[in-house]
Amino acid sequence: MKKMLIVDGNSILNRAFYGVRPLSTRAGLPTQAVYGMITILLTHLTALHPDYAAVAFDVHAPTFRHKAYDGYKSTRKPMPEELKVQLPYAKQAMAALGLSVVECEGYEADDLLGTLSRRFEAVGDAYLLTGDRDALQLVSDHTTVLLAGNKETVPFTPTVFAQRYAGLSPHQLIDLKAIMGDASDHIPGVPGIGEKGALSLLCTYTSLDNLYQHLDAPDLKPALREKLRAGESSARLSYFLATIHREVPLPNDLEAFAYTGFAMEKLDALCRELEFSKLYARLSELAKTLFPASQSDTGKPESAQPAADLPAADTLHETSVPVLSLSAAEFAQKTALPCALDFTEADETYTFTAFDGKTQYVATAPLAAFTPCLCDETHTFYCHDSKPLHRALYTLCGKTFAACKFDLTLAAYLLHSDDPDFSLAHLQEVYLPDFPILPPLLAIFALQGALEQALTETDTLSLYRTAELPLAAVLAKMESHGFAVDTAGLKEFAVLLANQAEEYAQTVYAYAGEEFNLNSPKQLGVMLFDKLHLPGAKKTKTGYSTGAEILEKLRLSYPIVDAILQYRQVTKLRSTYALGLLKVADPNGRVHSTFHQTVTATGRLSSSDPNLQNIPIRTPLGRQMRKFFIPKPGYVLVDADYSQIELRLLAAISGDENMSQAFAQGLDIHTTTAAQVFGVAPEAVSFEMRKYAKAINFGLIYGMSDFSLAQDLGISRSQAKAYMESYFNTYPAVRICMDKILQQAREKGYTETIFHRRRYIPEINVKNVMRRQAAERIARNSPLQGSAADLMKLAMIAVDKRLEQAQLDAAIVLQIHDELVLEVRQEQAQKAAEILRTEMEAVIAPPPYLCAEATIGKNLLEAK
DNA sequence: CATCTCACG
DNA sequence: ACGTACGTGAGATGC
Repeated sequence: MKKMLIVDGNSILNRAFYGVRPLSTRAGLPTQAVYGMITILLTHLTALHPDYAAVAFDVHAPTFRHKAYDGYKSTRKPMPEELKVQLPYAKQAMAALGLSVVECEGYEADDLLGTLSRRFEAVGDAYLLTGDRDALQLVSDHTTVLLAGNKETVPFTPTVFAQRYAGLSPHQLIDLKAIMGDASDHIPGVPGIGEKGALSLLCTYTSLDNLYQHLDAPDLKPALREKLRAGESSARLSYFLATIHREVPLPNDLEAFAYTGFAMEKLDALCRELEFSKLYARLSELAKTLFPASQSDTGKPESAQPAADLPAADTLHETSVPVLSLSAAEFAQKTALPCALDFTEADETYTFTAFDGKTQYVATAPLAAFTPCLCDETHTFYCHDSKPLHRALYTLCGKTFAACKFDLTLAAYLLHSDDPDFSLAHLQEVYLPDFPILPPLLAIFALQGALEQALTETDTLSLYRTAELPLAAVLAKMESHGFAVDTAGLKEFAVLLANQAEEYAQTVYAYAGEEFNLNSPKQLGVMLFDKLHLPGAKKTKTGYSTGAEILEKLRLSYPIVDAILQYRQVTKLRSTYALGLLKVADPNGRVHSTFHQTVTATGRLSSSDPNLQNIPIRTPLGRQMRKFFIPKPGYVLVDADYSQIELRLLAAISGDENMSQAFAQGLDIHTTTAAQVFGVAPEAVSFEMRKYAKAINFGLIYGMSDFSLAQDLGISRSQAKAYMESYFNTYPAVRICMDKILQQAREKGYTETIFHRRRYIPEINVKNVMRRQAAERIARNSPLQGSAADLMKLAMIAVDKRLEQAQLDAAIVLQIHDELVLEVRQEQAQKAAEILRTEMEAVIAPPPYLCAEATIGKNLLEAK
């Protein structure tokens, strides 16, 4: 099947302009957009190997849309000057890369994409590269839209489209936009109908035309019918504007678009002019792999020699890797050697590609056909990101992806936890800078060796093998399992909260004397501090600060402030939790959070969609939320949390005998601390004294200053300083330990956990005092927070394993940093609770003296 | 898309 | 003179 790559030049250039850091020639000509655009094209040219390629640009003249409608894009922002000057170079660059540049007066790039793809569908598959979602209306069996986002490009096939736009066909996007409008494109739509209304109408009536033919339908609400009537002409016009025109008069000679590779002389000239010397080296290297036949020109290209110790590096440059298409069973046999593994999924059908250093194997079949090799521990697969595959397999058949022996994202995370980008392309840039851009599979193969080497050099290979790699499988199980919520209860609670919110809002308006948008901090600030002249106003960049910290001080004196805070509480509970959970619950009433393993700088997990690590607990009303987290029928929840794990680690790491003793003897650490700091017997410690000791213990973990301790306790700064001095005299090794941590951070540039997880602290030696102090707090905190995270990860792996060995009907369903929650068959609750507690405590031999407590309940509130 | 606010450990 | 605790994610507003 022939392939054609068709690029929306303006859209991609625009993405590149805003997505790449500013770059310019010595003479001051901005170049980043051209640079970025070339990079983006390289990625897709290597991945796609198109037979035909074209790039379309807008022509700056009134289009047929302007002629039809005066308001069309009339107020759209003009192109910034720095971008405008790069436009001619972008066209040159595209031509030099071998793409045909297409323009047609009176039409936008979109329309050219639509026309070219419509024509090409008769011949083969068209791939439309653009950053504009509008192009999604062109998706079909033979047209894939490669939608370029800020971070990644998502290929929209009909299947992917169906997943993202449940129930809509690509063509219906036009109908949708015709009804709801699009402010950014100045498409008016039907006034008064938004996204929700438009979707529900399309759900019933399928298209705009059909909708207007059935305007008399009895189930249409009268108000809605009126809006539609009034907005009909606007809707019809919007339909016209939103439709991509697919009959642009373009020359019909397909061979004019044949893709023949780079024009090296042109690239050379362009790269010289724009000072892209490094990029040119990459281009000429890449030309050899991509177009081995047409290597005739320009003497000797500079050769980028890959590092000698990389695995099979020379094979990666071989111009043609043999590709074998196989059945799933043959695939399993051929992949006995260690292989890089990559996969795509569409329509429940998986395409796996493996590369063993010599040959590339491809097989397409339902996932189940691949389980024999994926779940075979004797196989060795290297993956870019293994958790999704772990999860898909576990969801399908309850098995784990035992053949997964390496995960690039996890390795790269251990090497540099503060990097937000673990994409294959980025990993290649960082860890294989001298390589040409490789296709994904080859990149995986090459990166595996480079990353394993780096793990060895940084002494983190063991943490990688014992914690991160096996944890991915445990997290996948948790995600797949999900957590049951009481959807009926949540709905009821949401209504209750809505009623309360309305009451509080009315109270606020009554005190204020007028209505305003209570959700807008800006309007609220003006109301409180300008109109009502409340004291204590504090400015932020954009207005007054109306945070809880400020309002809390006014609460007792001003009833309006109390009502505002109450309003905030109930609306937060309603939208973030009650409605938020209902939105993501599956048909069985379970929510499947994603547990991210490569997000935090310290080594902790994070949770999203929904975030299950911030379920309310601190206030009585918020706590009620926990009642709706329930086990399935016949099961119970078992919950266990570590007591004071970070302080226990501090005691162990510092080796402070006094603090260690307290923990070894099972004493209450805050009371014990208070007794020693204030020089009284433990029985004589007052509530106030314990509170102070607790604040210092906590503050210590955060690297507190005397100022913040004073603020927290509402005492003077000198007073706070005195307490801290007395504290450090009680636990002298703690002070020494903290100084040592800082010293190491200054010398080496990073801190380490007990298992050698690193966190780099680049600002530890900067001149700016504020920033340096912030870096120092990070340095003090990270070993503690990170070591606790290490231990919890090991505990999760151990707990998961023991539950399985004991053949209990039990599963981990949630982790909240120092807490684990299981869902367990009721009769086995005691056994599971015992396993949970003992495995958590035994995860490391003392010291530290770990302590965990387990409880059993019918919901998350009871289980704590 | 940035900002503010607020939920958790 | 200044401005401060560590680590996250989500919803709402408004440029």
